Amino acid sequence: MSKVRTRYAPSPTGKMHVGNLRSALYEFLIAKHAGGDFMLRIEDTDQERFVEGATEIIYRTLQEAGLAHDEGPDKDGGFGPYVQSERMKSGIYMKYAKELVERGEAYYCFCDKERLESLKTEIVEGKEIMMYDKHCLSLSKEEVEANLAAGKPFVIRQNIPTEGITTFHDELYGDISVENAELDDMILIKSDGYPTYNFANVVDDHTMNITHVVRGNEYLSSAPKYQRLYDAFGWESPVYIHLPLITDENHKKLSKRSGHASFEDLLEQGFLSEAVVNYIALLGWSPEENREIFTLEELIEKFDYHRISKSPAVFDIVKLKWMNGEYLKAMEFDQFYQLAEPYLTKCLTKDYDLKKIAAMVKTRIEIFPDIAEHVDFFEVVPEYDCAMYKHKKMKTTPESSLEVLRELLPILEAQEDYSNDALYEALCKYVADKGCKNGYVMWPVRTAVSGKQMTPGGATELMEVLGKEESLARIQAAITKLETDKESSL
RNA sequence: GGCUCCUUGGUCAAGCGGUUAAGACAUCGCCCUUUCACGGCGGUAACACGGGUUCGAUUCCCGUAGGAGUCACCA
Repeated sequence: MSKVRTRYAPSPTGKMHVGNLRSALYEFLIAKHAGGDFMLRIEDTDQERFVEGATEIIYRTLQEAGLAHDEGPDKDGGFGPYVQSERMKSGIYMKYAKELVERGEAYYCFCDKERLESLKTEIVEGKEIMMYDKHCLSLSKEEVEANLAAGKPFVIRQNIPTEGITTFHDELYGDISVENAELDDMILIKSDGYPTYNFANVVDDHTMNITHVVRGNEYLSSAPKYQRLYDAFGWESPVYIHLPLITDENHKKLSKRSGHASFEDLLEQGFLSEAVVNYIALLGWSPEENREIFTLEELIEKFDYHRISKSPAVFDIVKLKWMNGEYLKAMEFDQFYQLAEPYLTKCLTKDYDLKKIAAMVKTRIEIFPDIAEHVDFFEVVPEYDCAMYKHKKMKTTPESSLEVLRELLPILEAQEDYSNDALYEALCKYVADKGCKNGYVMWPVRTAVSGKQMTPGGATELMEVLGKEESLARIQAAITKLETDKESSL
């Protein structure tokens, strides 16, 4: 059996959204699982849609996702060139198109825009439906020659019979048959001389020895035409694997145009590439074992494409966030700190021990930007309502809190050691002397130093970070606040 | 609209003729706790519908309905 070769063949027209990336991922996994090669080929046959810098995005995205290609424009594997516009210089597409013309499987078409326009009969959902009427198929060889000699613009169309049925086999969907009458004579070579994506694809996949054509489900309906091309050339068709679509929450296909998040957008939003890759691997595929967290290496090992599902999957950012959080929790602290630091310094200007804060926050966030809302109070105590001192379970009230804080102030002033352990011990001693529950004093202290309903740590942990001076100032301020609040309510 | 594909909880999904129909996210409750979170335990929640085939259908077949994709000198 020949070596498995897959390819990712994007067109450089913008960012890569998760649907694009998942195609690349599965192509990569299918190849690697079988010990084969994964190739990158740039499909830039549409000069009009070409976007400056888009090729770089593709390289960058693949690299960030860890999908190293074995062959590509930057890595010759003997099947180059790997960019279609360069490939075209050899005249390869025209050569093959002419071959089809000679076999009667394709023909020159000189119809102009106006004539084509007149063929558009039906309008469905704002889209004009048109099927070419094979007008130019009837042109004699002499007429074609004459037109060509006269420099008349032309395209080359695939000649599909008006009768019969075309069947192709997909590994996931099985045999799919379509009436030939349903198939349009699609254009192979455009009037600018460039091949269409469809044609270039078939020619390239064959000449580059691609064994498994893995692509999105949106190509399912044009697959019969591809099949006819392979058959027309007498080429053995590749193994087709059409991937189920990834959709948004409205069950609509993800697309660049609708502004759906690209992979790089997700990274900017604070997601880890590993988490994103892990998550999208599971959108449309499931492993044999009941497990969800996989490294890329593990995915390669486990990925059996027969377990790819057929129905579309909704991209659920909530679950992605959860998974990202799992990666954060499992991450080595040093690495976590390195990544978290920019987010910490962005919202903290005071001279706190950022490592301690990072440690506190590590298990509480799902994505890095979550950090901001967890640590903002270190910078400045927010405005808060004294009602926050009331806690049913802790049995605290604003009044009891005031009392506790007043009694505690001298103790905390006398306290030299402001480490978490020492402070905790000191507070517990006070609790023991008073004969109350821990929470009865911890709650008001925590509230006083943070001014927040929830914080990434307990009272003493926060004080350790804040330091003696700041802690005392905050408690003093809280006492004043409670006092004035009490008076105003009288 | 034609054609093609799809259809298990809100979402991702296991299941491949006989199961109390897994698991995860989300959600809800309880426990733990120096608040929240983490963690632990538990709950709510699904085989679109109608016919067959079969001793027996979530599973196989056919319809119906719903959804999606596609119908370019775009990829």
